[in-house]
Amino acid sequence: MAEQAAQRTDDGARAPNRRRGRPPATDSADTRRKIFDVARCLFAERGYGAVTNKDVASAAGITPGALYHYVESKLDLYVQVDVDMQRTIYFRFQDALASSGTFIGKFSAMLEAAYELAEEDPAVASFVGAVRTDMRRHPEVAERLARYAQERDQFFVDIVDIGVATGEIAPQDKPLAIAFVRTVLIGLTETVSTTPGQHRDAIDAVIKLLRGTLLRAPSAVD
Amino acid sequence: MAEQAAQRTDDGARAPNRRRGRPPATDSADTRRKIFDVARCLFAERGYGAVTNKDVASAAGITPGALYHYVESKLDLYVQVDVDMQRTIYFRFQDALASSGTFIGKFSAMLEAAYELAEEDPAVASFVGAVRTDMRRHPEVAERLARYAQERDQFFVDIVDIGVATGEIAPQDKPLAIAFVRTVLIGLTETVSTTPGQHRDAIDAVIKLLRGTLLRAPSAVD
Amino acid sequence: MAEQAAQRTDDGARAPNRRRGRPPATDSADTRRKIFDVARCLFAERGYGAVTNKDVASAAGITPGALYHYVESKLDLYVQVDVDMQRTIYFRFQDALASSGTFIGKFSAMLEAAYELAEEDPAVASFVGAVRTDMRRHPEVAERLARYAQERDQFFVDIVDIGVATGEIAPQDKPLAIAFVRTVLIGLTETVSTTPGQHRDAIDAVIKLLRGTLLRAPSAVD
Amino acid sequence: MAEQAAQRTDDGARAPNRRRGRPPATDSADTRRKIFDVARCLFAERGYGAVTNKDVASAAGITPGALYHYVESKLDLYVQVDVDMQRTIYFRFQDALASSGTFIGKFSAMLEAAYELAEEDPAVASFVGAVRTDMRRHPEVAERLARYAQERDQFFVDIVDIGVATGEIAPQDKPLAIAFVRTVLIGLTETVSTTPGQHRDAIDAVIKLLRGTLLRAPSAVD
DNA sequence: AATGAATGAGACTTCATTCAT
DNA sequence: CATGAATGAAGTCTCATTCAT
Repeated sequence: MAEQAAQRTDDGARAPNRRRGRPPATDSADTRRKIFDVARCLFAERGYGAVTNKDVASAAGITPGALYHYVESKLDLYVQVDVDMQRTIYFRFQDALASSGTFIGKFSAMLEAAYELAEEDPAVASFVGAVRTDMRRHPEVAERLARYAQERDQFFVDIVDIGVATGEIAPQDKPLAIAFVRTVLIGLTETVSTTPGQHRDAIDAVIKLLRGTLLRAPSAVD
Repeated sequence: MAEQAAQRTDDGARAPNRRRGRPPATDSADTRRKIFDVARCLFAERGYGAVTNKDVASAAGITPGALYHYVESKLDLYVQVDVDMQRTIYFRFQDALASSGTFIGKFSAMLEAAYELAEEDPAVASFVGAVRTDMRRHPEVAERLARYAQERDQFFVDIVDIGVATGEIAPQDKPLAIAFVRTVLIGLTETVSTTPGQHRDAIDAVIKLLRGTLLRAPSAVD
Repeated sequence: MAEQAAQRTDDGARAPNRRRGRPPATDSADTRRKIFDVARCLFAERGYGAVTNKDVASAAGITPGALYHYVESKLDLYVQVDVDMQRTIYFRFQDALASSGTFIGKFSAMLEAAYELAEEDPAVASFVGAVRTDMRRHPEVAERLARYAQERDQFFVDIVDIGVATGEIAPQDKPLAIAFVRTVLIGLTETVSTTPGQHRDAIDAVIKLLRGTLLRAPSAVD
Repeated sequence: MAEQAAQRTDDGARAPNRRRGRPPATDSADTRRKIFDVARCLFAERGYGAVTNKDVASAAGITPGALYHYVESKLDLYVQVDVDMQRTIYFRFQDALASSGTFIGKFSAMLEAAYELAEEDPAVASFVGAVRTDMRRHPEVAERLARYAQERDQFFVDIVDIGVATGEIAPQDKPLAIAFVRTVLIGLTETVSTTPGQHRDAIDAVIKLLRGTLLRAPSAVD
């Protein structure tokens, strides 16, 4: 009714009737980074299906339509985030594995690398966990990410092979060892997501167990 | 079977609308069981968000509207399925834990119980994994299932307490052991969902490791 | 907070917050007929691309979502309307062609049939014109309707074949005659759409011309 | 033409953002012509509604925003293309009509002119057909092009008037003749769009029919 | 107890248009 | 003159839910 001046400068809400067109002083690179950052967090927290374009857009400070300047679709955004992630993890693990020549050494290094990554950016670990689930739940995601899944598993096979070579693992126990490594690493991504406080404990436990210093014989039997 | 007479009594047209209302000779209890069975499987496979009422209804041989005779909402269905599941698992674990007096014994029994459950009905294990994810992704689910999550964790605390009592676990390692048990059990639910073939291997690996028979010292150091 | 009573009962506008669920006393068959009727008219007037689901739905007295109880997609609706139309026209033309044994007779009968159809339901003729255009403009439409287009043309070939058999048309003029028949019938569908008042005139003109009674030699040459 | 030198002067990386602002050595008139050329083709093929600004822009080698330096809106572009077209056709028809003093002569000349135009630039003929449809489908187009439609029809009236003057057409047949001319010319634009191979045949057929050499009496009656 | 018509909210996506640079 | 980031409206379609029958 009144002359509608002063675009609501007094509260936190973004002015809803901004004029159309390009807003002043935007930096494409910033926006892009923002989008991918918030997308990683949101997908990590809620998964592919439960995150809407509107969620991503408003967290990045733009409108849903504007997303399409940066990605071709929501699926595309998800895939790109995953590829980034994959690359980061790959190099970290690569480095970690170089630091030792034994199974225990390499596995421990891998766990430490995972821990450090999770500390630096909790979304990384959560996202990895989310991807596994999203691939099961959304065929379109599975289709696009199929090749990366294999790549991931190769790490586990590789370090177990070392263990067999050093004599730490009996050849016939190879499948068991692979399954163990896989289960622990997957379990840890879930631990990060659900009870981050226990992440360090879980890793320490695994390392101690591998070294035989977590458990002793019971003092009394049943 | 029966005489199935008089489907179309008076004209040639395919009777397009079966008599409305309750079809004769359906058994409410059967339908209810069917609904919960298919719901468990579907939720286990695809999660809360990706399963529609139509999916559940048509898999159960009814229409979406009819679901509302049995549950108040999709969320309610999910919760009820989870409660059933929870109960089943609870009693199994309860039994398993009674069979031994040591941490290793109880933990091994728990893993075996988990394995047997997964063999009998793979949807059980998958569902448990799905619930953890769905609680993170859907606040409304988290709200309703919060109390059960605590209950689950109590098992882990209990068996570790036994380990401390028997001297298998040093008191200061208690948090580590709890985190380990938790991580392994969670990892196993994911293993069932993604690579069921490795489920047995993973369990055997954990048991061997606990007993100290999975790993030996490396023959050469770096 | 307050008890949120009184759903606005006092004004003439369709209550915008009607309670959800099935409205009383609806008849599925009526609604279906309504949808197809209004769809035919709207598609005829504005074509596939310019008609929205909302247009169709609100003209049929329902909401856009409800359309999906009757058709699988907008494209599906369009195709079904076209199939209906095709069938109607086919039988009419079939009958018309039976009434005479000469090219002129059959062609005239065809024109009369087209006229009657257009009189009975102007949307029929317009729709036929619209389809031709929509097939050019929307590949998805073309793909679904490809087979019908051929069927349509067969009529033109058939009556010209008769003309050749009766000696009305010289064999070498066959392609010309086919092109003429095609062009006139297509021109007429456009005439109906743009200047319905001239439809009868255009048909009479063609018939007179075929009979040689429209034109005479000029009284003076240039 | 010009020397086009120095694309990337100082570094090896593919320059990802060309210098913003006006690229050197582009010719506004060239760009303008390009825009109108591609617009004519695209509108002719797919119509007003199905052509996007992006389609036009990228076919013209620019970005959508740049279109707005040449036209005020998509509608404006369409209108301008139509005005160009109108002018071209007008002069051609004007010339054609001057070549003869009889209805048959003028009509034949008009058909030949239409044929030549379509041969020179098939987009012209298609566009004319498209406009008729787009006027029906998009009110905003109809509003802007209304006056031109009348102009077009005047040609038909004019040549029929000649026919009446020369005695070729009986005065009372005037409306029939006008409707016929209109229907044939419209039918031909559609023929060009859908079956260009039959365009020549259709024109020859009409001319032969006007001259009374297409049809003979049937050798046998039914 | 069950059907199936219908709603309304909301999802992803496209697009004409605007404007700082 | 041109780019490209951004908007906001609109479009197609899905889905949990309601309810007359």
